[in-house]
Amino acid sequence: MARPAASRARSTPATPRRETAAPRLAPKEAGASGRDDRRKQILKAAVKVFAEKGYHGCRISDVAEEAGVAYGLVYHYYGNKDGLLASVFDTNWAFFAKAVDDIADAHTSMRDKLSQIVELAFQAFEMAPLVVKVLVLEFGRNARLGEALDNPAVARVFKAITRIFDEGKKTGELHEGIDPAAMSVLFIGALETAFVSFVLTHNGARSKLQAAVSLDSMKKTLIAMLHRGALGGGHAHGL
Amino acid sequence: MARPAASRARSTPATPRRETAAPRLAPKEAGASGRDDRRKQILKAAVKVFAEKGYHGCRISDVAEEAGVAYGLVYHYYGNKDGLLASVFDTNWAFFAKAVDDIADAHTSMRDKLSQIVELAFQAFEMAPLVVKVLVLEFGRNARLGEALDNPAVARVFKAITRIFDEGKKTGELHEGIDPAAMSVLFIGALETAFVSFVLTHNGARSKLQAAVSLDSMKKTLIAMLHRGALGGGHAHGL
Amino acid sequence: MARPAASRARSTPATPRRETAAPRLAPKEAGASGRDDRRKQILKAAVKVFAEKGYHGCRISDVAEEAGVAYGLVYHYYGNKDGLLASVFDTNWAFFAKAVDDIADAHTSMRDKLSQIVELAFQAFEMAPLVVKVLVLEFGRNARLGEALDNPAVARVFKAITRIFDEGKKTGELHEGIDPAAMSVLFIGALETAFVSFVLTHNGARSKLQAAVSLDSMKKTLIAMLHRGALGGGHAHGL
Amino acid sequence: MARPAASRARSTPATPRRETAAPRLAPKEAGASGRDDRRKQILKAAVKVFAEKGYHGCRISDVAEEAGVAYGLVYHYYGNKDGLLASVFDTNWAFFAKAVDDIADAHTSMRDKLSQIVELAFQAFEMAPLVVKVLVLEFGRNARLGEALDNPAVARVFKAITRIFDEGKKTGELHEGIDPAAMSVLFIGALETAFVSFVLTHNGARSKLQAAVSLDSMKKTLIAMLHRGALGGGHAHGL
DNA sequence: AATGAATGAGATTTCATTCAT
DNA sequence: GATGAATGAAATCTCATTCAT
Repeated sequence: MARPAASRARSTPATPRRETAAPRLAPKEAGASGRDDRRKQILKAAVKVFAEKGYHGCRISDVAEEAGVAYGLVYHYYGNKDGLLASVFDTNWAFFAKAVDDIADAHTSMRDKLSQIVELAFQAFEMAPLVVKVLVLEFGRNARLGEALDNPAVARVFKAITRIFDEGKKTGELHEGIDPAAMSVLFIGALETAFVSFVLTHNGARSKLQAAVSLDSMKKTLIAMLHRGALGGGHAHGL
Repeated sequence: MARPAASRARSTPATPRRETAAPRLAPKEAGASGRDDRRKQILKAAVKVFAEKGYHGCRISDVAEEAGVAYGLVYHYYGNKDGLLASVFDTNWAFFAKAVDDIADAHTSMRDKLSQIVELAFQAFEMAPLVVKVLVLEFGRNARLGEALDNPAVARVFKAITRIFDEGKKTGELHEGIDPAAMSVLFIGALETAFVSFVLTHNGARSKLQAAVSLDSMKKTLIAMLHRGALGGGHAHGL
Repeated sequence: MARPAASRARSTPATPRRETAAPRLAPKEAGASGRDDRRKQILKAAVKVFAEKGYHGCRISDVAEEAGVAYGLVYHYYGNKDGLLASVFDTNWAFFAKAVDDIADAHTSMRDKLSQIVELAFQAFEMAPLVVKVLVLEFGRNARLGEALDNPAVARVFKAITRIFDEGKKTGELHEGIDPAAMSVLFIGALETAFVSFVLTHNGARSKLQAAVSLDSMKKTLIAMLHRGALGGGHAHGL
Repeated sequence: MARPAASRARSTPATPRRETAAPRLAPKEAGASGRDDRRKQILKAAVKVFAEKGYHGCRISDVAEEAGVAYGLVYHYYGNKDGLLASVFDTNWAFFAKAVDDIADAHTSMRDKLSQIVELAFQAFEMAPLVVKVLVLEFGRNARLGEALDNPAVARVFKAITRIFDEGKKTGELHEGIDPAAMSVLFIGALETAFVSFVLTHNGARSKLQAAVSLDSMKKTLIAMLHRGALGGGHAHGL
């Protein structure tokens, strides 16, 4: 009772795009079940919407609409809005974490590793700018959602980078006076800032602030600074 | 319709506590100062509340309560919630902007200027961590709040720093391969990240992530990196 | 931001009826402030709506509409739906509790006291059937809202009645074999059931079940049963 | 058309636990019995869940989970949530109705009949307290669910009891001044209240209200009161 | 200037119900 | 018969904002 049983007969079909054609028995390459498709569809839509409007600036129904599903389904799969963001983080950081871990564990110099990570980050940004935008913009910036830091994948990235600097310290590759832990933070922060500034300055309304810096320029500057510092010239002594 | 409007006679004043009552208005010309007191009181409360709960995580009434005033007064002075945040930005960035401008205009080396700015930032953080937290945490991180960047005081800081690097470029103080604009972004980003990481790692629940790095260590590492880069040792060639 | 600041300018004039004329300083008979009026208005509406549709079957907005206020005001005053029900209980049980307490503390016989309570209950029902309906129908019947029993006013009624039976036990007014605590429960239950059955059988759709019993008949039967039991006649022995 | 239809491969059966498996279907013709098992399983689960959380406080899926079936099956068998509650009522009241009917039709005294019914009720409660709890707690307490009263089995019980009192009136077994119809209501109400109070006071958080009364004490008091009334002693005259 | 009652847009979330498989 | 993905009506509650006093 209470809920009008039959009053909700057929309610506007709503499902235009249909990415998974043959329902169930076709000899298709299995793997991605319909269920997973929907989940991914929603996750992908969440990335897009979060990137465009921000986590706080969008509604669950925006995500659902973008994904072409009913909003109820988002709850079905992700429990609530926070759960959705958490999943976006999980999924995408996991990818990055794996790659960074691999780099950190290779038998190359610290210099190489850092260059590779910078390269990786910029590549990722070029391939999936929206993902990076969300990862970076919504990350840890919210007093409430600070729990993002508890995310295992995120922690894994931090640990891998710290490992690299720690090792550099031992092998003498790291300059004197550079604290590995502090350097990890600054390194990640520099990367993050590069993306944030790029995202923000290429936002349309944003470009007034300053000549938007190209990504490439940013990358080169970052690497150069890591290697030789920013200050050069004849009087680059003392402090 | 359904317009209530029952009488609203006298509604029991409700604001008993008034923490900043007599304290300092005594020997001052009251009147204008009383007004400013309230304004400042609210602004100060806003900083505290924004820092603790985040802009999105708090209510206007939280700020009002913290300030010991009725929430209607916040609207009286600041128009709306956005206006309040804007004022927090204005007021506090203005202070920083002035200082940075002065540094940038002085007749010293780029190296000196940067060191002074780093010093200034860390001092500011030590003196008013909450203010810096808000300035940094709520800044530009919200796709919607991006307008913060339009803030003149903020722009002034960016411009001053860019000016320093531009000048460094001319005098040859800036290393080859370092783009002044990119470097401005990275510099500010590094500073920002230093504070963010500090705030986040000293948050109680946060310290598990990694050994929290001390502010001093962060400052030293940042300066060292600016001067000589992070990578040193025997094999610090090529790239 | 997020909330369209100016988009909600003037929304339908607002103050038509104005029951309390002189704002605040008039030498009127004070007492019911405008604020209290609204509170009471809402409470009264809640009783009506709860009685008609049941707590679960109505929406906060139904209550608000009945009261002629915006639903936000209900939250302003009562926090949430549960809080509203709790207040309905508080307020109304309090009235009954006072009366029952007075009866229990008087220096009359148990018989008199019980008769008075029965009388009181039936009078209350006749005067404010809706209130009694809510008090009785929503009371303790909900596994979730069981907390109603924690209500001090409710507890007070139970205690007063138990006190009466306990005293009757001592003075010998209570039959042998009658446990005072059990009797309290049965007494209250009988009263409650009388009202419930009345409410339910006079519900329109309900009257088919049985010839609806009149309230008066119910009252007389209840008192008679308390006095002499239900079973009489010549063979009323043994068990 | 436009039905989402993503593939939903095989979705992990989900029904591991099956408490009523082999027990009694062995020497019976399986097939139909398997069907009935499921039905009963669901009904039993419904009783448990309704008793624990209340009809309004539970979800169909809670019942399904408790029964170890998919929630779709509940709809298959019972149509909807209301249908499920109706079935719970039907099934269980039917049992009671039969027994009460038999008692009412026997050739004994009213006194005997009532005693037997009280006995029956308390026995039922002891054997299946959850069932009684649901029957009593969800019964007629909800303005919307009032339809429960239309239930034939429920009506049958009421009629049987009324028949007993009507007959008692004729044979003179019923005291003067006791209206049969009113007495039926009070009798059923007293029984009901006895159980409700027991359930409520033995609820854990509830026991603070008053010393929880034992079932046995309640039963004895009820019978005693039916026989002799509650008021006795020397001054039990007049009214 | 100051207060807080009053408003209501809007967002989140729940969950009964349908139905393809 | 069984399953559970998918849907969306509907309800609760939040809180920025207005405005009479």
